[in-house]
Order: sequence, then C-alpha cells, then structure tokens
Amino acid sequence: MLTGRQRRLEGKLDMAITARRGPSMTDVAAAAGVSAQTVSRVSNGKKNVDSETRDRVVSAMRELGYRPNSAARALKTGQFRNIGVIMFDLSSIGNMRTLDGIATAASESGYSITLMSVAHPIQRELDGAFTRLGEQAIDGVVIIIEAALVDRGEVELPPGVPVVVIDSDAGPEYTVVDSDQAQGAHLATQHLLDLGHSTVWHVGGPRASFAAVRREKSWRETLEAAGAVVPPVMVGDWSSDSGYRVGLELGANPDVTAIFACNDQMALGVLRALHELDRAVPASVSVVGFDDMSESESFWPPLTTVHQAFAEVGRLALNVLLQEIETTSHIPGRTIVPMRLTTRSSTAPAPVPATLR
Amino acid sequence: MLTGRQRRLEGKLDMAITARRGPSMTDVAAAAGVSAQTVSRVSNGKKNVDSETRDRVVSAMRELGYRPNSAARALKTGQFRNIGVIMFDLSSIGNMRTLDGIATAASESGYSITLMSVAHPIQRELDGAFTRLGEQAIDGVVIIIEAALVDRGEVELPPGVPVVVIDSDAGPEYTVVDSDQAQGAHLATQHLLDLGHSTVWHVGGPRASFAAVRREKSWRETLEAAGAVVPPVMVGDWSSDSGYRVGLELGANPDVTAIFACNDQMALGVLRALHELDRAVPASVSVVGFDDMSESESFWPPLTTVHQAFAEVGRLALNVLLQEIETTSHIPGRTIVPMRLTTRSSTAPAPVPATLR
DNA sequence: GTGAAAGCGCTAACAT
DNA sequence: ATGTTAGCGCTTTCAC
Repeated sequence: MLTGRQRRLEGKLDMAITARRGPSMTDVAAAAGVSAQTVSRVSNGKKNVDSETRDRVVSAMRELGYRPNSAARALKTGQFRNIGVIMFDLSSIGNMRTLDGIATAASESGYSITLMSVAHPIQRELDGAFTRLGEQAIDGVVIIIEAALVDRGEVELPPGVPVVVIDSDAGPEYTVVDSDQAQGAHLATQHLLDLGHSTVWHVGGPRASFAAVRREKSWRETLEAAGAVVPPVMVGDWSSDSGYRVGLELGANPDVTAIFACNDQMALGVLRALHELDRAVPASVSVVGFDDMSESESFWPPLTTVHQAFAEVGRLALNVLLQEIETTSHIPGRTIVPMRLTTRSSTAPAPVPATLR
Repeated sequence: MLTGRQRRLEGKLDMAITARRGPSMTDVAAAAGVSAQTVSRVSNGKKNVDSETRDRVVSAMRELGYRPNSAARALKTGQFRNIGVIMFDLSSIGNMRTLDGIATAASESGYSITLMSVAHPIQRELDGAFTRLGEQAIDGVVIIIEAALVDRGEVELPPGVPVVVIDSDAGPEYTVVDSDQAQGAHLATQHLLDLGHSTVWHVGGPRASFAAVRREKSWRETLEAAGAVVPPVMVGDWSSDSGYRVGLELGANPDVTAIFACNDQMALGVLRALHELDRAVPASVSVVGFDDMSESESFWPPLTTVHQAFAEVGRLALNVLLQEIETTSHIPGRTIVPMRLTTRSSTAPAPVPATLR
C-alpha cells in the first residue's frame, strides 16, 4: 500500500506524461482487447455483455484507474445530472437546512448540485446568476430567494431548463414549493389568543421578504377573526439584534403581554430585552418564535415556536424538479408543507390585569 | 416583452423541435456569416476580432439565444472551472459560513461549486464521495470535515486533482487551511484566568473532532502554565442540549466559577442550566463560548466568545486550491487564520469565596 | 453479444 | 483578422 505522498508523487509523474488526462475508453478497450463500444456498455451497466467479457473490461478499468469523463458523456447525451441552486443568504439557518435537504435528495438520485450564491436578492444579481448558470452544465434550477422578484429576465436561462422556486411569491406559471407560512403564523397567533391574551404584538420580518409579509397577513387575519385589536407591526431585519431593539420598545409598554416574532433569532433578541427590563417570561409576557432552530430549546426560557420542515421542503423541491427534468414536462403550481407548533416554556396564560386584582 | 408563461410555451415549442438543444456555435456562425472559429473567439473575449464582425456575431448570438456549452468546452480544454466541496454536517453554522466564503471566492474567480454532502464523517462515506466526485467535472476539491480520517483512499480521486483540507489533522503532505484552534482556546482560558478565577472548567466537543481535541489540549496547557488545577473535561456533542445537561452538573458544584465551552451552542445550554439553578451569570459563574455565531450577542447575558473567521478560511482555502490548479503544482503545508476574543457580558471577575468574605 | 462509423459543440494549431 | 482541419471521450445507430 502506498502512502499519500507516494501516491501523490506518482500522480505528478503521470500528470507530466499524460498531460493531466486519465485513461479513456479507448485505452481500456485496447487493454481488454475489445471495442470502445463494449467498454461503454460495461460502464453504463447495460445487460447485453457477456459476463466473461465484462470481467475482462472491469479489471482493465481497475488496472488503468479508468473514470468516465462526465463532460464527454454530457456533450453526447445533453444531460448533465447536475442541478443549479441559486441562493441568497447562505448564512440563514433555514436556507442551510433546505440546502441540506436538496443536496441529500440530489445525491440519492445520482445528481450533484452546483451552488450559486447571490449577495443581494435583487433582480439584477439574480439575472447574473441565471446567466452564469445558463452556461453551466445543469439540467434544472432551484431558487431559494426570500423575495418578490423572481423573473427569468429576458433570455437569461435557456428555455427548456425547468425551475423550481422556494420561498417566493412567484406567479402561477412557476413551480413553487414552500412551507405553509399562513398556517404557521395562524398557529402562533391563535396559541397566544387561546392562552387568554387580549391581543398579540408582532415583530415582523423585512418588507422585501414574502414569507414575512404572508406571516404578518395571517397574524392580522387571526387577530381580526378573534375580534382583537391589531397593534402596529414592529419591523425587524431577521437579526437577533433587531429583535432586541424592538423588544426594548415593546417591553416598556405594560400593555404588551404577548409577542409573536417572525423568526427565532428575533425572538431571542426580544427575550434579551425583556430580561433587561425585568419583565418575566412567560409570567408577564409570552413570546412565540418561528422556525424552530435547533438552539431554541435552550433559550432562556426555552422558546415556544413554529416548526418549519426546511429539509423536507428542499427534498420535495428537488424531487419535483427531477420529475420535470425526466419527463420534460412542466408542473406548475404550489406544493405546500404544513408547519406545527412546538410548545415550550416561553408562553403562559395572560397575567391578570392590575385593575382586576 | 413576453410574459413568463409565453416564454415558457415558446421554450416548449423549441424543445419539441430541437430536442432540448439550444443553438450551437455553427448556427450562430451561419447566422452571422462567419466561421465557427470567429464565434468561438468572440465567445471567449479574444482581442483579434474586428469590432464590426464582433458586433454582428454578438447580435446573432443574442437573436438566437446562444449559450456556450460548457460540456463541450470542458471536453476540449480538460478544464471545468468547477470545484468539488465535500462536507459533513451541512447544518453547523461554522461550516455554512465557510461554504459561503468558498462559494463567494469561487464565483469571483469564475468557478462554480459542486456540493457533495456526506452524512457521516467516516472513511467509507468519504471514499464514496471521492469516487463520485472523481467522475464529476471538477478541477479540484475542498474537504470540510471535522475529523481525523482524511485519506484519499486507494484510487478514489484521479491523481492530479488537487485537494485542500479544512478543519482536520491531515498529514503534512496535504494542503490544509484552518483557524488557529490552539490560539483561540488559549485566548478564552487566559481571559478567565486573568479575571481571577482559580481554574476554568471545560465543556469539550466530541472526541472525533480534531478542532475539539486541539482546543482542549490548549485549554489544558494554558491551565498548567498558570499552575492551575486541571478539572476533568465534560464532553458534549456540539448541541445546545448537551451543553444544558453538562451545565446542570457543573452548576450544581459551587466551586465552579468559570466555564469555557467548546462552541456557542453548548455555551447557550450551559447558560440555560445556570439560570435554572439560579446561579447568576456572570456574578457567580463566568461563561465563554467559541465561534461567535451571530446570535451570541443576544444570549442572556450576551456571550463572551472566541470569534472565528469562517468565511475567511473558506476564501483562503479556495484561493490556495485555485493556485494549485492554475500552476498545476502542489503546495503542501498549513495556512492558519488567527482568532480573536469578543468580550461581552457573560464574564466577570471571580466572586470572592464565602470563606474569605 | 459485439464492433464500426458518425458526430455531439467546442477550441488548438495551423493556414491564409 | 479570419477560416480550415482535426479531435477531445463518449454514445447512438446500425451492422454483423
């Protein structure tokens, strides 16, 4: 057995001789005494090869260290077995878990993923990503972009390349997979209402985020349906620090007894503000988050939140995309994944108002 | 201007006719009345093309909706402008931020990323990933794997494909980029010692993680250098919940006044346990984390922690790899990125022992 | 069950 | 500045 170093040196030598190219099918064919065609058949696991011939080819392959050249194969077949993923904000946990779901599902189907991260969710950057991806060897595209602006632009992507969109309000002509934002926000708001709180304050996400807007709408509708007063929305930017700033304001108001934050990070910031203001959670104020990031069970107090099946959304998106690719058909419409409420220790029945005590 | 739907329908038609293939260089050449070679020159931005000819070609390209076929180009040049990234645990924030750094640096250099996520950091799975990647159109590989086992295996990757390793103890024959784990752990431990704590307890990461082992070693050495007692290590699994369980134990011991957790999530769990046990932080116990995840400034209390430049590590790794690819040379050795301490509110001078009061 | 021929779309090398 | 030729490694088609 060779050490890594020896192998590497060997590699270097090979490289110098073969100019960085491995053995081709022809080489294997020559070594096995068959035609390149037969090698191709073996390589693709076709049945119509004599088992004895197959063995010879396989050992020739092994001996020479043959690997199929995907570029040549792709050139010939027009299929790349590769999916492009366009993604804004690689640092958000939700996106990451979605990406994980996509990557796992892809590798299960023998596809690989080409990642294209976009700094800002604006159409211009998106167009650039489409263009670059259009030149890549991809069979389809998944877009994870928390914004309104999804448009293929003028001629960015070649027609015929299927696209699946996650987390956007892309029109009905697109294939969309997403969590049920409205249902999730309803769950959170109704939970607080059921606990006897007269109303629920909302820490919203950025206006550019469609998930945030949809959650806010659902929060509002739930409040209205219950005949509760709809307080003004406090807008954050997803960061825990923005939640903290908003929490400071909210906590200073003794009327506030229930807060629904649009993600767990902002809920964390709210909790911090409440602690600083000596407002007990949940005795004096109840807080609900959104996402159920893995840390939220260890917040102080452990956070009641809405659980999103991020990985499941990713998996689903990839599978729909693969279906479109393999049937060369377009399947427009939305696939919606339900959310569920995870009840922990940050929510409790509404405190009895001082005037009634 | 066409709507998305119209464009898509148009695409469908094209597809039916051209069997999912776009226009080729030859088509553009014919349309522009030049040779395919000239189209190639324009496509690659070569200088030696008459500007008038170039214009004609460009407009023919635009009109036909031409896009270069990367598979054909790769087949010809033997270069793919694509980097494979093998990664275990897509859900860790650190890995995500590193991936972000890689993806950003790659796209700046006109490379794309092929993601290969590996469920478990064991050699067998790694070998599988190498094999699949070996068949992919990649020019190099970055491995982010928090473990000891990095070995190309037998013949998994074609020789000549450069590899850069992040976060591992890969031998000196490999090119390694990593944060300075030892320095970071020293910073944390020394900070606590300087605050007057007689010793520092450690919540360690899993034994399989080399980063965890290196941090622990450095913590131990720092303690020994200061002549402090080295308490037994409490081992966690990176999760906040494991930090909570360990924290419950630690907090029950009144001698414990300083805790250094091997990541921020476990520190979060420790904080929760301390709150439950009514041990004031930092008045009674000081806590330091590791990583500086974006939420840690909103923990209660805001966490003192060691900041890792994850994205920088990713960027660096990619640039070293690109250098190896473009010079077809191997640059073994370690590139180490320093860490720094971010001081917030979870640490304070050691409480005066009851016996001295 | 196996082989020979042709060509996918592109670019390097060599004309002109 | 532009065109011609050849061939990258593979698979499809059609022979045998």
